[in-house]
Amino acid sequence: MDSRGAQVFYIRCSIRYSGRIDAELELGDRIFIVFHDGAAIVHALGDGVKPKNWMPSGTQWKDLGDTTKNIWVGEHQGRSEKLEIYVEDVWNDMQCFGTMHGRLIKLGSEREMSDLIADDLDLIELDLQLVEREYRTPVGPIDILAVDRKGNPVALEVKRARVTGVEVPYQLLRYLDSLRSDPRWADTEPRGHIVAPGIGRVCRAETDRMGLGFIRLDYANLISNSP
Amino acid sequence: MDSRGAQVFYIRCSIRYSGRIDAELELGDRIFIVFHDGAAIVHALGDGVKPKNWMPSGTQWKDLGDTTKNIWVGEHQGRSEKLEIYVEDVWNDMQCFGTMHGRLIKLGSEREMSDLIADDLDLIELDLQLVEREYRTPVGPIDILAVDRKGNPVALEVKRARVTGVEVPYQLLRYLDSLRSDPRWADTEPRGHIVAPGIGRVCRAETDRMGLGFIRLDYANLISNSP
DNA sequence: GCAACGAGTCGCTAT
DNA sequence: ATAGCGATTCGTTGC
Repeated sequence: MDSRGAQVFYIRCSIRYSGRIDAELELGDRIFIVFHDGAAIVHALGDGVKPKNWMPSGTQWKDLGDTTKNIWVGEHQGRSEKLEIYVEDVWNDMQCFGTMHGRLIKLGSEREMSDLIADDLDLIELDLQLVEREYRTPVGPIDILAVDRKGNPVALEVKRARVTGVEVPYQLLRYLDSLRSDPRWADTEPRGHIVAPGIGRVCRAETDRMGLGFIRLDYANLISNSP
Repeated sequence: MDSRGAQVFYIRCSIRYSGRIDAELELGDRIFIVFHDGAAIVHALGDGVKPKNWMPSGTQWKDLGDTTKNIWVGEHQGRSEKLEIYVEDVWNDMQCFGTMHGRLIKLGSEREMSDLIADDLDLIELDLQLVEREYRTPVGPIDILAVDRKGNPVALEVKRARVTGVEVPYQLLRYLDSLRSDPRWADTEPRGHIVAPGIGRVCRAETDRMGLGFIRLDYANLISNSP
């Protein structure tokens, strides 16, 4: 049986991290979780969802939970990262052993939205024909590449959420430039659309200025229009 | 006194999230933490550092920890997000109340690296003079803008980690294009450098092709050279 | 191994 | 509110 575990400590501690940066977490009350694969997280009590400190899978722990020692140390040699936990008090702890590990299923990812669009390109323009998903260019993959009736390539950049960053139209423009210098598309006029449920003002302005299109599409609507 | 709290549960549950996407976490053994501000995280036992599900600060919880109810629900109205926890077993739980909340201090952020470079531009080129930090262009801020002896602007894009993405040289190129059409820099020849501890092969090729520079600088070395 | 990119990204700063 | 961007980003997929 696939048995996994974790240890949860509620402690007063200060912490030093060294590795990709150096960090010091001053003395305070924290929840500290170490998983059986060596991964660990440190949470303060109510300051959002992000941990204050953490260590990746593969970390090796020494003196963990040993109340006679006042420094617990985790080291990850491959990455040369180190977390030193200076323990002042162990308020509480909890051992977790588990045998059931159901999977996480997500609906509404960008990939899925892209699937639905590729299956029904009429949503974008009439008479488009699919060429390839994740069409490779030297500067990255085009989500959906199609051709219109005249044989001109049409690149679609699909986003699951409202787009605001200007890097999105720039990214699409790079793909089009790449197609323009691709012998396979010699003597054609590549076009491109951003496909997303919404777009920010600045991003829209850039999109227009570059001659790109924006098509408003929402995952929920795609689903309800789906056969 | 600033008292904060959290509740930690070790439970067998399945979970449904709806909001920005729809997700289902199948039945399994999980660590579930709710903080006093409503934020919550759900962790499986050892599958890396990222939570399987979470809710942001401001979430309102109903029937939390009530073992007579088998559905605990958190809702965030502002964001219309909802997390439903179908509880099969409560293996363990832990109440955490804390009064000490030391701060997190980080050394080695990009901003700090940028500070050190701005203080000693000789690290980049001789005879550079600082013009401005975070110099505003219509397409985003330039980390460090300087001028060389001839009065030509030199833009620096600082990264604290090795750069691999091609968007970095493209971003810098956009900044330079912006300077070229900026009346303040009329009749000058803007140049630019990426400053980072390392660079990927593809990224380097693009950087060279665009006529940009790359300068290898490491936070640790900056510190040790610092007075 | 590197590279490119999405993410329910989060969280911060400045307009 | 919006925008821009860093992050000890993490995690996945493809080459």
